[in-house]
Amino acid sequence: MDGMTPVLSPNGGADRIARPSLHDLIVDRLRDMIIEGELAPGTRLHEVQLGERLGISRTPLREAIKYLASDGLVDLVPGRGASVKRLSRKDVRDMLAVIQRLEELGGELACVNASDEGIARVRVMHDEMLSCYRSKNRLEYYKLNQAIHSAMMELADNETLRAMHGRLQMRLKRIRFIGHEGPERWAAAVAEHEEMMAALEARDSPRLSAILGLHLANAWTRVEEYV
Amino acid sequence: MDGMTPVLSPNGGADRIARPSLHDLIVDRLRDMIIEGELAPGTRLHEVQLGERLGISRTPLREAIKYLASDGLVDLVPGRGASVKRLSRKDVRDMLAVIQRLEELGGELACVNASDEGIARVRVMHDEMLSCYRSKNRLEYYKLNQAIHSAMMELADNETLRAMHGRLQMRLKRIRFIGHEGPERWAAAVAEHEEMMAALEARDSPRLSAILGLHLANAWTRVEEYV
DNA sequence: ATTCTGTCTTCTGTATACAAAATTCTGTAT
DNA sequence: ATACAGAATTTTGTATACAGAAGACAGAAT
Repeated sequence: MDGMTPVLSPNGGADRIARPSLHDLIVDRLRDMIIEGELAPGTRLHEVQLGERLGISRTPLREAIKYLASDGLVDLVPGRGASVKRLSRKDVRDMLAVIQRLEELGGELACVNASDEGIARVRVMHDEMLSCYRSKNRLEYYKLNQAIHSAMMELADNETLRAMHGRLQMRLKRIRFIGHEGPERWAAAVAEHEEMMAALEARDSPRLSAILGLHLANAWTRVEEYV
Repeated sequence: MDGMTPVLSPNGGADRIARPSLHDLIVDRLRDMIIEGELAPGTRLHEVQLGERLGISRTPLREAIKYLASDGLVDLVPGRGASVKRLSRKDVRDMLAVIQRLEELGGELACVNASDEGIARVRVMHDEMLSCYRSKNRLEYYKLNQAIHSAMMELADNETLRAMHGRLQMRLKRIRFIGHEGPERWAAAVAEHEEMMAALEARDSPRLSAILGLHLANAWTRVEEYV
């Protein structure tokens, strides 16, 4: 994951060296705390207490919380502060349904817009992921898996798509990681990735779209029982 | 548009009287100012000056800006404050490509999940819109048009889909309104809406999905020259 | 015993003040 | 005249202080 908060200004300011602002640091930190479950769903975000814990004052913390609220990671109740959003089973299913369509679109666009170098980069990640699979390194496998999906969406060259996909993927991060699928399901997922890679390299748009859709549809059955 | 910031707590708190917080007021106000062009793309958001203009202090204003930044309406450059996001031609095209897929998905889900009452409500709006078309009331037509699309997404009963669609529709609001299409294009759009309505009432999922997709694809040709 | 009410505490909402960074302006040197 | 350097000003970033709700608790009344 590249992190949602851009470190370099998107485009306008050439290649500005952006020393991460405290704001970005806090946003990323809070996001991690939520995603990794350090802040459990439903937890109230006490401004003073949390501020002390992070060693910052309330003002930037509040701003970061507002940012995350717009991201959908926390609920903002007017007089009562913020709390970590709870995800129901249905929420997860709904998110997967949307991300599925986004990836299908991304796959189609990637076949058209990707550069050969871009595809090659994904191939490298894919091969690394395979070696993690063979050595049963779940954590690295998982990270590369996410990175591959993100990279594919990047190849689509559609900023809106990339942003929305990234946001959803982030929110699903915690859920997906829980899904400790058995060996046969894992093997199936890997096979799907093989097919994805082949379709991308062949720039076979319908095939890539289809396999991405299938992959995401299967994702639900993989995590279903753990939600 | 129903406004992205919920005035009533989503569900949990029964019918809570939610006196809109200053935060929400500012967010909505700024959003309107941006959408209606009062704050032109590229405009720097001077905190002091803007705060005086709105009669508020910097703190809640900054929080609101952070919120909108996460929404993608403003760019946040670390040491240099915020500015209204510029939309390039490509940005608009990309956004339309994404919203197209979202509406296709929404259409499919709506055919399955919608209640008969829900469909009836859309029918009412549709008929109202037709009468606006006949009386050439562009503004009302446009508003109802948006409301219909939003309502359809609501019928899909997928919160993530609704939120993402709403966000994109909001960002496209200004662009779309500019598109003063000629009579023949307008007629075509109305015909598409007729078909959409028929497909929805027949709960013909593939047909609704297809016509929604076509409608959005045409939307680009309608606004293309004005971006 | 229970419920209502009033007070007290705690937390959020907002404003202001101070510090640091960035931009602009000005003066000087080439 | 132009370019560079340095100071002054403006603007953002952060902290703190105060005000106003919301929630908790205790006491009184039924």
